[in-house]
Amino acid sequence: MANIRKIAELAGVSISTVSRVLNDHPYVKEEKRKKVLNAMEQLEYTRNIHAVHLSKGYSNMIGVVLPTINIPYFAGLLEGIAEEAETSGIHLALYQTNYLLEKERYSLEQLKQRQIDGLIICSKAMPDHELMEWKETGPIVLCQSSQDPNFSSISIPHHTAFRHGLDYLISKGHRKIGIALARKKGINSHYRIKAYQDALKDIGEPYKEEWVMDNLLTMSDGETLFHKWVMLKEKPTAMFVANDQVSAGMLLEAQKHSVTIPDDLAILSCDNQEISRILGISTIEIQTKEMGKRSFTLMKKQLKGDSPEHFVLPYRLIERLTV
Amino acid sequence: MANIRKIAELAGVSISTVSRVLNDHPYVKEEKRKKVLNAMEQLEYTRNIHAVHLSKGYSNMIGVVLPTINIPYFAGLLEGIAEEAETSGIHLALYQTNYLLEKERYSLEQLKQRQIDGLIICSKAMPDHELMEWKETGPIVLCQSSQDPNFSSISIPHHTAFRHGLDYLISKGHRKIGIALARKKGINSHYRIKAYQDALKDIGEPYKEEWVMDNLLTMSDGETLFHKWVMLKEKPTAMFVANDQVSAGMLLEAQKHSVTIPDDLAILSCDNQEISRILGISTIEIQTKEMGKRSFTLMKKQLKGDSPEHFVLPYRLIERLTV
DNA sequence: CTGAAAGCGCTTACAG
DNA sequence: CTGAAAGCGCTTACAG
Repeated sequence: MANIRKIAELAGVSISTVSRVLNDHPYVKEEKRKKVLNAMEQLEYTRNIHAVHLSKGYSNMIGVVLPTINIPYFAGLLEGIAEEAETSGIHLALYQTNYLLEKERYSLEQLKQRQIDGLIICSKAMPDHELMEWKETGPIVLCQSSQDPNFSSISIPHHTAFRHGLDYLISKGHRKIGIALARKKGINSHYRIKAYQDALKDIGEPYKEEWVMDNLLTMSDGETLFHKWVMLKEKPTAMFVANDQVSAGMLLEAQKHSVTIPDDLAILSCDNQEISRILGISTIEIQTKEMGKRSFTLMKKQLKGDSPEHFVLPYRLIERLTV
Repeated sequence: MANIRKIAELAGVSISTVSRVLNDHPYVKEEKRKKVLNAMEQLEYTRNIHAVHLSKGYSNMIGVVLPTINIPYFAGLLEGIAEEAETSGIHLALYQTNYLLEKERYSLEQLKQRQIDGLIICSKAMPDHELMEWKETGPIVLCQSSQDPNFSSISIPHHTAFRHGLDYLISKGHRKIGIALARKKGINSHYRIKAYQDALKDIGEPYKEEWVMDNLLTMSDGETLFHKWVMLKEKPTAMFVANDQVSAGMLLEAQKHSVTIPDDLAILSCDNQEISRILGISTIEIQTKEMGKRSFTLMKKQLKGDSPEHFVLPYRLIERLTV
């Protein structure tokens, strides 16, 4: 494999000059540039990118942490991130964690070893205080609500948005409202539960643990959710579901069992993915792809030395047929 | 930032010894190992991975090329790939190409520069003869039918499977059959069209260009497809659709317009994603996640020097309610 | 505009 | 079991 030295020899210049040509530096006499270019062609030169990384001290690659790719919400985020990365000529390394702490730590370890220049965390199991220990490691962007001055963050205003949805349900006459979350533990869920409790208080309804469902991500989970609802002694008249896949599964299963939506059960969803439009599911739109793009923009800012920022994306309530 | 030399100094050993400790080599006296470990802790040492890569000549990272992440078929593949990569401790770099040739070339360029040790191509726009020019560049695995001895490949037997589906439709009494593809150009489509033509020939029906639809990927595309079908002067009684998202969109739109499935129109799909089970869509199962995993296994074999292999995954026809 | 030299931080025969 | 030395292939002040 030809290296820069061989090129220099063949072209009759110094390796400095070859490097300059390689990096499009000005101040190279056209004649020498030509010679170098020729030599590179003759020897079929390809730059060894590892040497560049070692010299420069960075890799031009950023990592993305997510629990699992094959869920529209995360696929949407990743799509946005990948689009922005592409236009910036920055590479993406993928860390699929399944919410396993060790894998999340592993990705942070990679940041430390400079395998990646920064890390975008789409969702995590790691508690905030543990993440804090990594704050000096490198730039980190969180796709979730955060006030932490050490990390950038992007999200929708979860408390406000969820409250908005709840008030909407209440305005439609519902007082018995259940909620369905992806994971109770996440920070987003934290805000949603808070909003839920606030809303209940305002209408003087008690908080019932059994009306807060969780561990729901897929359409199948939505089917399960429906049956859980069926089994409930006292049933909510409305469910506020944290993701469209689950809502869709629940809706379709309800229809199969001749439960009328929204009369027997109202469903309000989150995300506004394609399927919710097609099935006519009322939902709170979250622009996942846009969120992915913004997260990358925030990362780029941090990479060039800016301090972390917190960005809040707008949401909107889309009325359709399930409430 | 502490480097290996600093560690050596502090521990009172040579850098060779430090390196040995770092790489778990045998033949290091326990006492010295301890000293080195201590020194590393004191100086908060982190290995510079770029130096390792430069020295070793490889990066422990492989690239994945796909047109767009946010489509269940590709997300499924990627999920499988990521799972296997994780257990092998190999990193993944993502190249979202949108079927743009320049981006596909870019990913191959990265392979050449050793940014990645190998490339898994989930789907591509690049014609085979152009890809051929890159055969010396490094290990490449294709997730599509291929006999090319230069690349490994994994796929289902597209011709056989598609023919199987067609014969199934025919056995149900259909003779007017249309097909709906993602992209006419791909190699998979090539085999499918071939199978389609063969089947038509066998039952003595003519091949009609207007019954071969393409550019169909999403549920929205499925809605569009339904309306195209409606506008057709002469209508197929059955559509064989190459992906579940499109089938789902078509089915739901048909139901909205009181077109009875399968009586007015039969739909046979491909993939067997969750949604096809839930909507009761008859489909040909393709194990995308498994395919992703296998593609990675093939890659690993090539990385350790084995010659390329071609692996064919089984498929199965799942009868449900739409045929 | 150009080159010699130092530096990035590791790995790996080789000799002992 | 251990160390000195060469090597991986670039980049980047510095001096001219």
